[in-house]
Amino acid sequence: MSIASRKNREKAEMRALILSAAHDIFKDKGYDGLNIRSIAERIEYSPATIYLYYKDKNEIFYALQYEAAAAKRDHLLPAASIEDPWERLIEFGRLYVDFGLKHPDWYDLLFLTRAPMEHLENQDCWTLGMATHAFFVETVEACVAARYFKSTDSATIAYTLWCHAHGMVSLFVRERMRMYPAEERGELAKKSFAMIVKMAESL
Amino acid sequence: MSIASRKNREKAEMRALILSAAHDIFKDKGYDGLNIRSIAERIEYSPATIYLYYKDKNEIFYALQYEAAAAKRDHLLPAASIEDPWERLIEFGRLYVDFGLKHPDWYDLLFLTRAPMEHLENQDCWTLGMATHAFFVETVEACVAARYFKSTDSATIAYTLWCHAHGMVSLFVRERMRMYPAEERGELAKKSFAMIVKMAESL
DNA sequence: TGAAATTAATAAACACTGTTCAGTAACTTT
DNA sequence: AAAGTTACTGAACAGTGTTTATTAATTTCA
Repeated sequence: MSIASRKNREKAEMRALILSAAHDIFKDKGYDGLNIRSIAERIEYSPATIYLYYKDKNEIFYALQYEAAAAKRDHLLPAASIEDPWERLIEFGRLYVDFGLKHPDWYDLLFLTRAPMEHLENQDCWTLGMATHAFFVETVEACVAARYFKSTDSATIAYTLWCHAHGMVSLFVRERMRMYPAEERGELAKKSFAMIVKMAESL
Repeated sequence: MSIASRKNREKAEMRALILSAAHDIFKDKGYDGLNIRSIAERIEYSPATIYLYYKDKNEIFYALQYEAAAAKRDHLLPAASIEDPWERLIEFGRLYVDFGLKHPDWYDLLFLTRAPMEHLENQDCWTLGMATHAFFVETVEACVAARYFKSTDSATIAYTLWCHAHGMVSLFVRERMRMYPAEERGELAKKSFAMIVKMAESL
């Protein structure tokens, strides 16, 4: 079965090659610049060849989403080693917003892209995102257990904090903050983050 | 100048006819189902005719955004007549979220669509949105003036509350709440809204 | 009023998309 | 070496937004 295994390997390599090209184009030209022909051109194959390795454009899109989810997890990872749940929660939030502002394209892909999400539950990307979210919820639960809040509704606390962070990032990513001068936006985000932390303290 | 004025009127009528068709298709088939040919077919003109009345698809898109902004303003209007600024602020927030959940397409168009925003500042839509936002900020300022908060940073307070509301709606609109069962989402939103209100009280 | 000028509308095309399919070239099997 | 299998591609299809040359209608004005 040597030939068969080589073929399997080559198939995986080709899939990786296509995905790598898609990744580069996405980083370079953004979502709009990413299309089948541009991928094909970059890897020097015909457009039709792409379809021998990915069912359609969505499959490539899902694979990219997985990369984004992994990048986000890696970005948040440093928070995981913080012992105190409250400090961990704050750092988690700070890194979450930081990720969104530093990598708007990745964030967009994960949370803002209108995409066929029907079968995304089965996707690795979703599993990874769920795990990261679970870690966040667990941190909130740890804070509740350690009596950092008066409220014990950890689910609602987690959701509320997430909404605020997501709101900040998505207003930024989709450029709906024109009413604030560009140079003030970063400062405003910092102030608002500090404010939600303070609000949470007295929760 | 009778003929000229008639022609002007006809031109305006045609623009309105095109926009009305675009509106209907958007409500019916959503953003993805809206294209030049579908508009042309509905009004029984050739696609090329559209371009005699609108420069390009974006102009139609901007006009639709204006409709969405007007619909949002109308939805929020009842809050304006509430005297007490704190009660007004709460009702404003409640109606904002309510609008987003009831009209996800309109909300999407206003805040989530990736669109050429370059010249949107000059657009009526932006002016309208700014006015609504200004009303919101003024309400927060009135709360500050009436000492409803300890904090006096009304800009950051307004931004923080907006982020939370926008976060809730956009996670819902773009279907990123799959980790919560569909039947619990409405309840969670209500709880989170109540929580942010409570948090704001001790701000 | 009737010829000339202007305007309105369109068919047909162009340049892009994603995607499919028949045909060919290479490789594998026997 | 012949037959069978696989990998790949050119060309096409269908669907986008948009432009242009041409035709038909309307308006102007001599």
